[in-house]
Amino acid sequence: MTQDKDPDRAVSQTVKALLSLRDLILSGALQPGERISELSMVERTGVSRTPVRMALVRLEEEGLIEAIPSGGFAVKAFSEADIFDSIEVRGAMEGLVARAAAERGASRAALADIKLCLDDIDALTRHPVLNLDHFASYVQLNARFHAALHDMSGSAVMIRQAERASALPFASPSGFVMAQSALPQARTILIVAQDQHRCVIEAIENREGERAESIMREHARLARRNLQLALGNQTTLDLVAGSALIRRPSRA
Amino acid sequence: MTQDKDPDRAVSQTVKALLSLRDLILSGALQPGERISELSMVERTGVSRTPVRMALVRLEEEGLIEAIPSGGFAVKAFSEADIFDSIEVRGAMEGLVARAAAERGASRAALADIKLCLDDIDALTRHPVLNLDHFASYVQLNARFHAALHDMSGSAVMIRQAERASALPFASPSGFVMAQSALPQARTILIVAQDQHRCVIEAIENREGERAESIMREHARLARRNLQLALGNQTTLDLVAGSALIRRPSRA
DNA sequence: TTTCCTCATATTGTATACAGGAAGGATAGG
DNA sequence: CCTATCCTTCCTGTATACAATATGAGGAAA
Repeated sequence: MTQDKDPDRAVSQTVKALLSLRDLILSGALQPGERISELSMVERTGVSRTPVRMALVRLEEEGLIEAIPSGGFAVKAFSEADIFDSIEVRGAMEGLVARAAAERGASRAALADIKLCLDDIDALTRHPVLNLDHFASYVQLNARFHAALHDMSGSAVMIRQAERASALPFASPSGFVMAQSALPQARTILIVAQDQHRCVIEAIENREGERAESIMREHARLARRNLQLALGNQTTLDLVAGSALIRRPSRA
Repeated sequence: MTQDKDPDRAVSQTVKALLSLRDLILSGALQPGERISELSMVERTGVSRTPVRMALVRLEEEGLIEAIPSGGFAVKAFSEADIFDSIEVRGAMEGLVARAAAERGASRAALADIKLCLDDIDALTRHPVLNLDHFASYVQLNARFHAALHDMSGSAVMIRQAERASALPFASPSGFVMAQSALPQARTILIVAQDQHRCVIEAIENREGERAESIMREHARLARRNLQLALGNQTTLDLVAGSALIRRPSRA
């Protein structure tokens, strides 16, 4: 009901290529730095070169791959600092949308809607013990919250930019949630994050722009802390989509 | 010396199409809302459909055109509010890079380099009377300053995002400079802008992150004021690239 | 006169052919 | 044994052909 499930029909070849390629890259099937052969992708995705090429252009804009001067594209590698900065950028953009929502005022309907989302998250975190399904649900709800927050800015330009910043590699609001799930502090982190959710909505309701902005920036820094925790051990790292693209600074 | 001038040789067809299409759109040759016929673009640009299509995808990412649900692309229209928000987004990103530069520290070489740029701008503004050539030079120098500022963040991710934000329609740091030139306050605006340039570099040198960020945000708001002035009368509006895409909210 | 349906046309999305050039290996020379 | 050069192979960028579908005009019916 949410979207078309059929993977073959009613989906453009370009979209199919885009999803396949993104999966291939994030799963680590393609080595960072390695040139992406278009013909190989034709074989692997089952679509012809034209849509593959379209998808490559979009993935370049997304930041997952980069153009090679002599032609073609290569998978990017990401340092811990790169990911930190991506999250910081996302925090800045979400801070901006939150401030805009607060200063310009959010509609009663939007506030009511996002509070329902918050209630759902509360219901989730009330469980004394959280399993993988719970975390998967949280990822969904969290995405819903962030999308709704963006919408509350009321600005198409800001919404677009916030979405684009969130689509940066490893910058997604839920990027490290699944990794959290293996951590002992998992529940604590979720509770803190949810408190920030509540606070930013309160700030928006009270028209406190500065406060709303700084909360969202801090909220992004919570993701950075998750990243640090996730990078700490291999078990959690394996739960991060695209972990094969992360180059550790040292091999000590 | 700055870049390849030859429009025919040694430039890929895709780049040629990209530049041609952007010009066509900004010049107002294509009506906002109107579907962009690929075949027409083939005729007008002299390249085949494939590179035209590539260029269209990139222009969509840039935000100048949007996909039509039934296929193809249409030129976007921009309200005054859209442009305000684009500039605000750019200000937020440049605020972020300035803060990063301040907090992480800029190299002596980078500081020396950007100060040379500032000196050049000072030399320009010292002229008692400014003609169109002066403003054109300012546009160049201003672009150089902003690019150098982005670089000072030292973060490839932030540089990239700052450039992308600056590439949003009408969000360029120099977007309304040429329009200024026809205004009586032109020189004043330039002097104020240049003072902000000096101040932000001082803040970065002194490691004052918060100050550097707020200066760049305010610097962007100066562009917003220029926009308001430019929208005020037709003479100045005509100097704005892409003015045909701006839809006035009312025709009073 | 207005609305709906049908059909011809035009346009996009996709596949594929072709040419120029880059990457890598093998071979010959130092 | 190392290095430089040439050659083969593969790959990308571009053009174009083809099919499915959207668009718009024109006519018929209410």
